[in-house]
Amino acid sequence: MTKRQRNARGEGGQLRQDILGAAIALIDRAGSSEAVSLRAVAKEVGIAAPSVYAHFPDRDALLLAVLQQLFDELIALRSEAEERAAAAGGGAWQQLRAGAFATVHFGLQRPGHYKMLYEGRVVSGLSDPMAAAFGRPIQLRVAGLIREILEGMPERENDDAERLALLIWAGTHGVISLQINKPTLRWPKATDLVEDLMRAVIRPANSGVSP
Amino acid sequence: MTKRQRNARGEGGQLRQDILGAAIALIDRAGSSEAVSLRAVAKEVGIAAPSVYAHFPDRDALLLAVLQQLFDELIALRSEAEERAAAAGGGAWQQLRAGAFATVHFGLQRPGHYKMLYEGRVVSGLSDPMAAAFGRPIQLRVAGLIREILEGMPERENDDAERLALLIWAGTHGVISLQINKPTLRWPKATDLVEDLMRAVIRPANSGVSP
DNA sequence: ATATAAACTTACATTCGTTAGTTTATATGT
DNA sequence: ACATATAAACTAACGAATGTAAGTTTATAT
Repeated sequence: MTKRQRNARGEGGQLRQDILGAAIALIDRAGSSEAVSLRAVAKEVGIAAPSVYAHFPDRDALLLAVLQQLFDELIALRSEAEERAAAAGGGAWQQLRAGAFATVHFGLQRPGHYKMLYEGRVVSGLSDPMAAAFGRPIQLRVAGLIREILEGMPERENDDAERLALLIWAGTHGVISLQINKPTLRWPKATDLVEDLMRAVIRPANSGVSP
Repeated sequence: MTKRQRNARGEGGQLRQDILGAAIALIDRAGSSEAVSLRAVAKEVGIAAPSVYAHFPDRDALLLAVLQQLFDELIALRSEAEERAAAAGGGAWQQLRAGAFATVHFGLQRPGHYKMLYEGRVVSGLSDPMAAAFGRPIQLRVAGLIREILEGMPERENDDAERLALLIWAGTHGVISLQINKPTLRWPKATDLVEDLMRAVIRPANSGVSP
């Protein structure tokens, strides 16, 4: 907004972070990555539009960096939530639930960011495999936790954990996505819906709460 | 594309349908409603861009009409599928499943259209309540079928059908949306996933197939 | 003092929604 | 059969926004 003071000799890289932050702020405010025009980003940071090119080769590169950072943030939020659940004595089930709830909160509080991560054909030049790879760690973590849960359930020991992880992912995403995109419907608490779906899919025996 | 022959006196309205169809075709090809520029639509139909204004007051009105038509198509597809299931002797459960499968096919075969219906903040000036109202009939129908199913299950007779409908909607949408937006992942058959989720949520006793 | 990193100004070529005014074909009245 | 009113479409153009290229200025570290 205001004129930005010039960075020192070696610290031109500081601006890179500010540009990234501005792009992320714009997406959050507008609810969509289309709001990221180089001119809008530049104005937000307080620089001239072409100065962005000193730090990103083109607009797609900027959006790709945003995507990466947002995935990192979501992964960090999930990990923290899981660790809190574990620290409180929670087992695999409680950790899985905590991670899912963290995603729900992320999605509902920052719908523009969530849509970019999971509803995005955002970066035109970006091969989808790359975008999919960003989210892969979450998928693996969920499948691992589910495997752990299944091991405590003799009658389902050889269920396919990967498949159950997919079902839970789909259910969680469905709740978040619908609530974001149809906000005027009367929605029950999203976390309750997600927990219902997770219980229905997994049926954890020792879930700590009700059977 | 080629020069279009002029419509007769009273039949200017024919062009309206062609414009609608062109917009729908563009969305299908590009996978997003951003592809609907008045110039692109006009070229597709074979007219000049401003001629669109004879039939739609502005771009948003065109997109709104597209939205309406696509919802109508989806509703029709669902109804046909349900009727086929009923004609084959299927009960409420089989009809519910057939409707869900029809939506899955619609979504995977026409991802751009599906995204417009369920992931769209498409029409900037369109109040969301209106867009939500377009999809309302499906929601009501699903809840009705679920109520019917629950009535055949004494032990769950007073479960909340509206809530179960929401869970199934979310699950179905989640499967479709994720498969659309992360197409490079290895996806099991989408209908199988949806059926798993529906069974997990409803646990129909007499589902006709396995318990 | 000077080399250079950091950022600027200017501008080009597209694309877009939309407005204004104009042309052309068709149906109708005589 | 012919003139005419009008529906149906056209051409031209404006103003705004966009990604990006080219060349220039300015502050800082050596």
